[in-house]
Amino acid sequence: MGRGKIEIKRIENTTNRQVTYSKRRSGLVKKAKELTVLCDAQVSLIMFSGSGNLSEFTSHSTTTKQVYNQYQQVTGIDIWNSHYEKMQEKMKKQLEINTRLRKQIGERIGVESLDDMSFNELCSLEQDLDESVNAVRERKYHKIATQTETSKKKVRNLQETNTYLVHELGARGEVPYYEDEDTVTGMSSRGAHHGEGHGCYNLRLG
Amino acid sequence: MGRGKIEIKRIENTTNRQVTYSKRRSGLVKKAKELTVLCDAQVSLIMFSGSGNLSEFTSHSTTTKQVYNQYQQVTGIDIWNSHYEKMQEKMKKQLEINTRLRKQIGERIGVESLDDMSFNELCSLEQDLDESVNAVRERKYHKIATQTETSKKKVRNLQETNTYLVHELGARGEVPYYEDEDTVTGMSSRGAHHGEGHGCYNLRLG
DNA sequence: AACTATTTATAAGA
DNA sequence: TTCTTATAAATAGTT
Repeated sequence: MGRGKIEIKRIENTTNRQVTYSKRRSGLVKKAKELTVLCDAQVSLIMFSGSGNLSEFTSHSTTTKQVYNQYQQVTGIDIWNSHYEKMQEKMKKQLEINTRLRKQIGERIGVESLDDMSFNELCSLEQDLDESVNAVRERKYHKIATQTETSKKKVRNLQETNTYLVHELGARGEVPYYEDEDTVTGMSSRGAHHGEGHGCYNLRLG
Repeated sequence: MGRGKIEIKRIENTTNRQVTYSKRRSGLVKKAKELTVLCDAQVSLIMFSGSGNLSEFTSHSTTTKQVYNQYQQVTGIDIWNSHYEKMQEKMKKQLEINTRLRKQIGERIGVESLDDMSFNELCSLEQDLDESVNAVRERKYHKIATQTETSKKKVRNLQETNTYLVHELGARGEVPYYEDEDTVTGMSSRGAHHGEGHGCYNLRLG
């Protein structure tokens, strides 16, 4: 559309190219504007000349941002990604701090983290942890204590057996002598639980 | 450019509007493409019809994202801001969690503070506490297990003593009979640990 | 989706 | 750059 028909390929003459860019750019913007008005459309038009000059057109009552938000929604393309990544780095740091704080709570407070806390804070935290740990610890302790009790009973039973055997020996004129070193667990209550019905060891001598 | 001149204002007839949109849209894309080829320019053209249909054109060898990165550089307008804000909200939440964690360290963990926490936070806290309990529990368990082991050793020693005594009795022509019901803890490994060097009971006969 | 009369865009020149 | 203008291209209304 001009004095002569032109081939659609890069205009080599720089001046000519710039002139054409200028003319066609305004023509494009004009048509874009007409489209938005005539057809009630949203348009975002961004143009960079070969030398990097920016021109833009955005339909009335919309911003480039809005158009691109919509663009992203429709396409699913995440054009924000590069920026997002920067934010994510910051976020990562926050999460690291978060993790460290959790560790301060979750693990024993090591010497390295003690630097940040006052003596009172430490005492308070120690108490807090102790209290919260308590319920679980109680249960576990109880369970193990029960197992220990079972062991104690066996010890008692065996001791009774021993006593019996020793007695048998003594009845035959022998006098065996024990030196019982067991004073730690207070298990030396020989014979205290006679008849509790717990198992004795089978001893069969051929 | 047509059979008649038209006024540039919204076309009220829907069908007509859609037809015109379709025609002009392709015209616009064509011209945009010509611009990029003729003038070596970068163009991003995004169009939404009144019914929300997306059409786009981006100059060859560039992406929409690239154009918008460049756009932002030139304009200084932060079109990423909305996304940034969302990230900042997340960040804010992280900071709040951090603050709360710090409080948990500084103050005691009371029931009242649990009210303010979300389910996830509670789960997280529960896990934290569990982990913190773990170290203590491990130690406690180990301690008690050691005690249990001591008991077991005593059992073994007593069994050895028994065996010895029974042997003594047997040497004197007696055959005592025991019924051992103990099959629960598998401690009836008589003599299996002979000579382990752990404390034995002194047995002095006559 | 095609046609075409007409308007509009623009290439080349000033 | 801007104006001019001959001409190419786009398209409104029609079929």
